[in-house]
Amino acid sequence: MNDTTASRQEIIDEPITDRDIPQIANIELFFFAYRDFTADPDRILQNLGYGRAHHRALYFVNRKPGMTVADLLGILGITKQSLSRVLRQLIDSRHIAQVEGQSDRRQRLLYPTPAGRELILELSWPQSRRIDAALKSSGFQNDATISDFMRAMVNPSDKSPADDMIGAARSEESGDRK
Amino acid sequence: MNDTTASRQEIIDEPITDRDIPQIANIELFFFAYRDFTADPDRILQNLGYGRAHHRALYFVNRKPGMTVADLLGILGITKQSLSRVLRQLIDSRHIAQVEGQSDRRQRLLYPTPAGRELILELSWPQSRRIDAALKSSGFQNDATISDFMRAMVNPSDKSPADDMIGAARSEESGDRK
DNA sequence: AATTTTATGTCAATAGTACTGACATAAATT
DNA sequence: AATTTATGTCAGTACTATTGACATAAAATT
Repeated sequence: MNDTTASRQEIIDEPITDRDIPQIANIELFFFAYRDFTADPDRILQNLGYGRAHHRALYFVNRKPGMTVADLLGILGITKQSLSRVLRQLIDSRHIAQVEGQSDRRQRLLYPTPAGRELILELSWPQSRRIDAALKSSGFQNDATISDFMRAMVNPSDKSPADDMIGAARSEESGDRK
Repeated sequence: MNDTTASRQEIIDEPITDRDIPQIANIELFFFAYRDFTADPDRILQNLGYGRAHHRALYFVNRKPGMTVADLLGILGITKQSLSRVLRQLIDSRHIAQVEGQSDRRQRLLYPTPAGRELILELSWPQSRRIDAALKSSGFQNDATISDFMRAMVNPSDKSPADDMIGAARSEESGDRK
């Protein structure tokens, strides 16, 4: 089982460089930036026994109060059964409330409670500050340029997510995923 | 169990805006950008039965050929037992090879094989192209500004990851995490 | 009015992956 | 000779996501 010493010819000891992958430095930076970007809220969430799924669910409900369960499923891209647990916990902890749809009483419209609003602000503040600080320290005059870049990074199929994230992230249809 | 109709006073129907969180649009864009950024390699990986852990392990080994298992553990931030499975699979599939350390024969230095190099290039190309295209379409003259911004997004504690990612991501020490 | 579809939710079984803790081996260090 | 280090493995556990089947109520269709 000791196949430790591979014959010298089979290995490569040259690192990848930007001659192989022109944007290698930015790929790496993007990875680390996102890791640290999510680390702040992750810490807060952990103390509540929540994970990123909770963060996302709470976030979107705060961004589009009154969205349906189907809308949320479409955005999160998880199964109904998975969302069920997450949503149940957020409802039990009074971060999210369900309201029967007026026109369609089958619907359970999702709204943040004051506690849910407070929590999402608490989670978002560190992220906002981080971006703000990074913009300033990297000498951006305004943040339009970064937004343009970020927007250009998103697939055309779900473009303008910030403008209308619901319609955007909703490229897949609702119902159980296969 | 039907607690669907919360009393109206407990809910909030105003969306969060940039008055609550100044960088809300960029937070969202960052989220979608990263999601799509990782979706390309994820698709390729899935066909091989691999996940992101494999991608990362393979990436770092390609970036610093000859790194030790302990180095890799430090960067990935997972336990030895978890890495074990991932590394075993990558070794069995001949994407990574282990070579006995010369000065310290306890070490199993990790190197990419030609197949491993080929795979990481295949995974990285779409990401590089995406960044490149985004830079151009958002009208950046050079990519230095984006790099500066990204670098500023990273925690000071593990700064300059692209310059020396090993030393950078290695802030935690090796051994089983607690 | 009867039937079908839709929106939501739940139960049961399974799979993947991470974790902890204990332990083993070989080689380096003291 | 004793201790520490680098690596690896086994067993058990936990969490989370998945699939599939099914249930209810309400809307839409015929």
